[in-house]
Amino acid sequence: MVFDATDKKLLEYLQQDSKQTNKELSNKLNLSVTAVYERIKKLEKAGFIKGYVALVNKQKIEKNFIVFCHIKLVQHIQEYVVSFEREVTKLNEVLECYHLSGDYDYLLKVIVSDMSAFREFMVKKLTAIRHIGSTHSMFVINEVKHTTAINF
Amino acid sequence: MVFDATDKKLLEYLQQDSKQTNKELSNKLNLSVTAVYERIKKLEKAGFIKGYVALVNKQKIEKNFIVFCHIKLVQHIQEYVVSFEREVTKLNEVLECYHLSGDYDYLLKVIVSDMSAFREFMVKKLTAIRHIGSTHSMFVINEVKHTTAINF
DNA sequence: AACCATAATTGAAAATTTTTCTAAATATAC
DNA sequence: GTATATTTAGAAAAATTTTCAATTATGGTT
Repeated sequence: MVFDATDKKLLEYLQQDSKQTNKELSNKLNLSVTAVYERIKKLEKAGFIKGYVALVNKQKIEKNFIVFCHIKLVQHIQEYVVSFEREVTKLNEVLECYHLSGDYDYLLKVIVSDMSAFREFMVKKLTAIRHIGSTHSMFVINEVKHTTAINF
Repeated sequence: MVFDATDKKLLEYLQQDSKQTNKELSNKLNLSVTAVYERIKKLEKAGFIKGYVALVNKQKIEKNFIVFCHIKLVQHIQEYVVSFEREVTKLNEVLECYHLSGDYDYLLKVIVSDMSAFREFMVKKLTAIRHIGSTHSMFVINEVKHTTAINF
């Protein structure tokens, strides 16, 4: 499959606003509506586009308390890794989880309503997962930048 | 503005897939197409929905090298903070930037193609920003979980 | 340079979806 | 219980997506 500069621009536009009509996109890309349509279908089929989502305003739904949690497993063995990753993925307060190099094994991005909700999450859900050795929480004072659009 | 359980469900569905038709949503919510339409417009106007975007597959576009960078400013004074935040926001490798509590001042989520691109970013762009005291990079070995959908 | 095969693009028509509109139903306040 | 506002529904209109056949461009071969 060929992936040219027009596809690149198209992906950039769709990452900014996926509700644009093909007509609007066709103007920006100097193409016909059908050409835009075919390119989008091609990008979807080829797996360049994972999906289309609505982004909600965290403030509006009282989920504006962000915490990054470092987690170290008691022992970094296959069994514990698989088990921990399966369990942590289930927690809907955890939007992101990364296996990291460095002092700690994992970094979690947790979103809750406030500190008391975080305490609940920590005590009842996170530390309920087995094989966790230690945790270290960093509280977000301000979200300076947040985008889902990846530049090429 | 009233925000009921149906609105909540609607936002959940739209966070999973914003390309669903109002007809599909009306079936899931046991409403008419118009009722769904009006609710979506209401949620958009009230600011619950920030926007609609396409999510691209990082692997496909060779931007699959994720690094979290801790940054400490030389001095945490108003002038340095404003200047740093303005400059770091401009960098398109930085998808997210958080002002944190704790040992370090900021946490950056950086996405590049590989280690050599990260070196370029570090030397030419990030450390070119003034007022940075020290940095500490953590490399992502594996993205265990990543979602944009916030649960209620 | 002419030719062929393949892929991309176009414009028009068809199908679907969104949006508007009016009226009925439901809820809310007095 | 009545009045007022809000929500919902169904039908019609407007806009958009999707399909299709024809045209144009592209790359490789002779």
